[in-house]
Amino acid sequence: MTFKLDQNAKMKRVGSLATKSGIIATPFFMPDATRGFVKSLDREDLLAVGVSPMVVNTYHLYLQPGTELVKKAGGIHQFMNWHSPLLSDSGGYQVFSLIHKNPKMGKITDEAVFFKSPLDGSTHIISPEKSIQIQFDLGVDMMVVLDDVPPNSYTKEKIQDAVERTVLWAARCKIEYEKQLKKRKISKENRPLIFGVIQGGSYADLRRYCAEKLVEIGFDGYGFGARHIDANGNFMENIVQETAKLIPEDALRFALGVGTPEDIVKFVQCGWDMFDCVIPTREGRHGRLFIRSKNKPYETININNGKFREDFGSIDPNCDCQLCKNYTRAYLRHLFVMKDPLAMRLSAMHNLKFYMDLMRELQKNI
RNA sequence: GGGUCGGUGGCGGAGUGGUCAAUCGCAGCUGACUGUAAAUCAGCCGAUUUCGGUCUACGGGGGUUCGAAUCCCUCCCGGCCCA
Repeated sequence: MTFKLDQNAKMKRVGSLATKSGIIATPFFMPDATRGFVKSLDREDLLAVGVSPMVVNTYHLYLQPGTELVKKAGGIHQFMNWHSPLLSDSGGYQVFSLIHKNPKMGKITDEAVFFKSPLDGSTHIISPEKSIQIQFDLGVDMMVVLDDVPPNSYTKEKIQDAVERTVLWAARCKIEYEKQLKKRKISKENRPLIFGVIQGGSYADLRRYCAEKLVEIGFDGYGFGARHIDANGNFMENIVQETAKLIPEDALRFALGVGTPEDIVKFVQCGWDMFDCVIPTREGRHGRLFIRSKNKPYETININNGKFREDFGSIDPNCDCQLCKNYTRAYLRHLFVMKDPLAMRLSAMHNLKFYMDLMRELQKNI
């Protein structure tokens, strides 16, 4: 098995994951390089803050620049010049985002997802099989099955439908996965890892049913799908914890789209291993900075606030990133006010560094 | 000196008798952001307020009118044209 837990670790989920592009210590966080890049950041920037594995998106890369082009480039690693592990998300979340929010953008049937490209209105079909094929074409180290992601606000019946469809699609993805391994003559050592995704919203019985069905099919890892926060904004600790217990010990537990630093800590405490989220980069680009704090685990500041206009202090005195080493709060605010891309770049780097440091702490201490 | 056009909230700029505390843009202030349709989006932005209102307002002053940012007179200021 590619995932090894460190038996001596205080926290039993500390371990290491071997992929064809290298070994990753768990638990770990992956920035979202959805379209093949982390917005506003260069690879040197990512390396400087200690980023290693990242997430790209099947749906986005399929639309732009297109699977064929990535193949011609020699695969997604080559295209991006990023040789650490890459995980591709299946496009399931885009189904949620595009169609559940705006039914005019397409429809979801048991057969496949039919959708209109937001770019030019052209119609496209992504089936479970096609999603897997694209992910093989990209040449990623880890792939995710196509799943149906309903909002937690849906009725139990609708969420159950989504669970059934997710299970059905997962089975088809697994078959296609095996088929592609043979067709492409990929060795056991070089095979990409494949993840199922557990849906079921806030219903423990649906999560259990979904997890059991997926484990039956058999995957390298299992994702926690949809929001982990209930209608009232509360962290669904019970569901998160119980769902983790349904996943075999030696399989990876991937909390998709999680989250804030405190959410990640909670997930790790509940036994989850891997995370990806747009928060550090997006909020950085929007001027929200994560700051190490003495009294609290951390705090955030909005550097755009007027109170920082004449604040010549360091952004985060306990950080040694490029931003904090070189510039003051007043200067960063000025960069934001002037709308210079440097503001976004430095802030996204800082926040990513915060996340990478957090994961290192989690790997050591718990 | 004569003629002419114009003076609206921090700025730009609508509005030309009531539905105007005044469209809109910028600037300013505050939020939000969780498998990225997000360099995005939302709210506030005259003063007070028990958030229903109340008050002071469209260069100054005076008028007409039930009612004026809008019409008239006058003064002040600015642009342009003619002397």
